[in-house]
Amino acid sequence: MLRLNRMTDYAILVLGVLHGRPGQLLSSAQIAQHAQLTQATVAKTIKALVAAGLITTIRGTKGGCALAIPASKISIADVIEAIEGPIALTACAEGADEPCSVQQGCFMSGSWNQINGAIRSALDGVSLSDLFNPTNLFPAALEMPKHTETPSQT
Amino acid sequence: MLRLNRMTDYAILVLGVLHGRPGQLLSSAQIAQHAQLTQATVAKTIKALVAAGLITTIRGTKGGCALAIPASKISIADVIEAIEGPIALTACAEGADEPCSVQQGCFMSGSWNQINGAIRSALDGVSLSDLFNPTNLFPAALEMPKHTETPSQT
DNA sequence: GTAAACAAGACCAAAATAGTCTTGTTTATG
DNA sequence: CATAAACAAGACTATTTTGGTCTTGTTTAC
Repeated sequence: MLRLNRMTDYAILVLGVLHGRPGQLLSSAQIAQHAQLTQATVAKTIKALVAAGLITTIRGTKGGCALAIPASKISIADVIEAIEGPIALTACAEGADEPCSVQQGCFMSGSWNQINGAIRSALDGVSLSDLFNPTNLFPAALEMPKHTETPSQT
Repeated sequence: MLRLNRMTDYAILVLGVLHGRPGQLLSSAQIAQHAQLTQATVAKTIKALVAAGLITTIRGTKGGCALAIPASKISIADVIEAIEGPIALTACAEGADEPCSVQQGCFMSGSWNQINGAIRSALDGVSLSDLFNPTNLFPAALEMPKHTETPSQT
């Protein structure tokens, strides 16, 4: 199905919540509430987003999270890579840890790199603010971004 | 990682074997041998490829498989869809069986459809013959196309 | 009628993913 | 300085998905 995994979905939700409240410092519990997720899951998501430099956190009693950079500067590709690692359809592509076993004879690698590049640029071309943009259409949606799943009640 | 699953990889291998032997009718056992897979796995792959109309089969003692249409007419997207179903990053995209729970409020769906479209056209733009093309570089490779994994010895 | 091949689906195993829990560290506040 | 609220990190478990095998059935050449 070539779909992104659920954690990536969650990450986009979390970023959406933060994006909808610029300047505010939100605790993971607050984010969890807005995103309809458990705090634990949000914390896990946050960890990856912090590691990728997409959000910043402040520790301690009055701590919380906020976007590290404006949503317009964050591409879908950034989010996917933050959660899922490098974007590549094949195991034996460029930055692979598992180099193609028939490496010097792999007659396909060139084409795959090209395909991966095309996909990457498609994902790179859309920023989070593009994704969240239609505010004009559904202003209320930004108040409580919600996507497909309704987890923690599986 | 956004990678395609192994069955899709196998499908490309199988198609590569058939492509390398135009006009020949190959049994699944023969294909399995050339592709370094087990017959059972090849049979499973073949089933999906037949269902998608990419290869044709003839039953009976002298039966076997062959490409139903020239490799140049088969895109990577066709293969992926044959094995993994519709190409869509999100569960709540166009042909989804699981419509977005906040459907009429889902402020993202439009963008996602656009992203999915871009990815699809990237995958549609490369045919199997493009993928197998560099025959000039490695003519021998067509004799036994092989990719990353060396399965059935996991 | 027998054997070689495809056909289909049930079923089991393995791997990846999701989700939870525990423990630790930081820091504002009374 | 003790406490509570928050992030941090990672171990662990459960679930889901994927991969692979097996069995049974059908078709057809000889």
